[in-house]
Amino acid sequence: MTIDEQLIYLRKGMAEIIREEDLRERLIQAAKTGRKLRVKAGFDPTAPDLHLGHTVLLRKMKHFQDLGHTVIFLIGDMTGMIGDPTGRNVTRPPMTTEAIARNAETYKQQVFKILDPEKTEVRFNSHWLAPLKWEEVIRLTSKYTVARLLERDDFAKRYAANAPISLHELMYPLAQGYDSVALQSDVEMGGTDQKFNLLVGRELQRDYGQAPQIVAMVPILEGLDGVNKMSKSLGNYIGITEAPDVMFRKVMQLSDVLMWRYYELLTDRSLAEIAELKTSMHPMEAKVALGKIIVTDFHSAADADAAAAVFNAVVRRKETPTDIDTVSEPVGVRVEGGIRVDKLLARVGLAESVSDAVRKIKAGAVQINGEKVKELLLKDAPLELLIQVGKNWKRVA
RNA sequence: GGACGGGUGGCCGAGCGGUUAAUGGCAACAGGCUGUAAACCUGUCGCUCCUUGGAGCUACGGAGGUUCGAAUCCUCCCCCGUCCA
Repeated sequence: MTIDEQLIYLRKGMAEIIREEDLRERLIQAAKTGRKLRVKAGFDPTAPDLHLGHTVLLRKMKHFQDLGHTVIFLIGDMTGMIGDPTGRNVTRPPMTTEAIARNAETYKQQVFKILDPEKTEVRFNSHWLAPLKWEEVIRLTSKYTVARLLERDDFAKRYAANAPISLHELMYPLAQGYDSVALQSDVEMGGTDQKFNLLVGRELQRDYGQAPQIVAMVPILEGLDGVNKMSKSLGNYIGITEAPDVMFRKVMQLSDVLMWRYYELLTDRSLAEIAELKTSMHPMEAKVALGKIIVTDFHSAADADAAAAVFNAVVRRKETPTDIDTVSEPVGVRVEGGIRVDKLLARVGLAESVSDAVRKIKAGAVQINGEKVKELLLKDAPLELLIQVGKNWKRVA
């Protein structure tokens, strides 16, 4: 590929590159000298599971690998203890060492579904941050001013709203920037919400006598609600280790508008192809196709077809699912004359509490063996029960 | 160290002695509509017990107190913010 072609390839699906001229320059140098670019991206080990929101970035990192460069998958085990305030208006609680170690391990197992292991370095920032002496930390903090840190959007907002900002949170951008110094990164990638942190890296690298890294930002993927960014804590995510059926169903829940966004950021379809789909395909068909693409990426084509079939049967034709969990009848729910359905639902996990179960029964959400249940007491209940509450099913035998 | 303001249900936010399990919004859950959705409409939204109506318990940062009665008043403590040093 020519340098121009490489740039086009990298620019696709990218929100912003600072500065693109620098990137061109460095790609030229790389081609000339054979030195691979070091492309860094940091991940907080707060979420035990990767979701599609992360894969927007990972897919883009993979593109650098496709061009022969080295990706540094940086696990922020030290910065995870600080807790990145990005996108938060409250202070995050710090994580325990054990939790960080456990989550980091999970990350490593998952990223190679997308990244090429041969061209990836996995690093932990505690490696160079932990040994820093107090004196060195002071020197690092002297490179930046409070006013500049407070320029950061979420700090500024919290400060204006009289919300607390802990001193240690101000250290986060510095720590992340220092990572770039330690790794001598050529490019740092991240979401657009990371812009401030990524730019601090440039400043610090200059201070430490290095060429400032190129900052390459990908768009933030909206979660299933179409409003907030996809995140584990908001529960609006599709995890990459989720079962095919679950993945597929979640894709089908997307709004039509959001579906095209996902096409753009999560598939290899070109913008022209996507525009073509918009006019030529029924939205539902397009969504089915998207669901299959995504399931295939993380499972297999066969799994994707099976998941689509299950969806058609269970959701569209309202047939009974085939893979219903069977549980034994809890003690204490069978009383004289029948079964106490409210208690049964609570014990079996189909309702949060007995009170919740009562509400669901009264709302007409409960069916047992195909019959809608309206009473708390199910008279002459058989030994085997097939229970449906909304979209959840359980078999009691 | 001093002065002042504030801490309410998953979140935001009313209430400032008594029909208050606590207005309202968001989120969530269920039902309806549909192309699966989104949008929209309806209902629910602390826990437990009693066979559809009730009963009890828990709850407004924490602990005490005043009162027939407190989220609402008083005392002490904890936490957050502002200003002054």
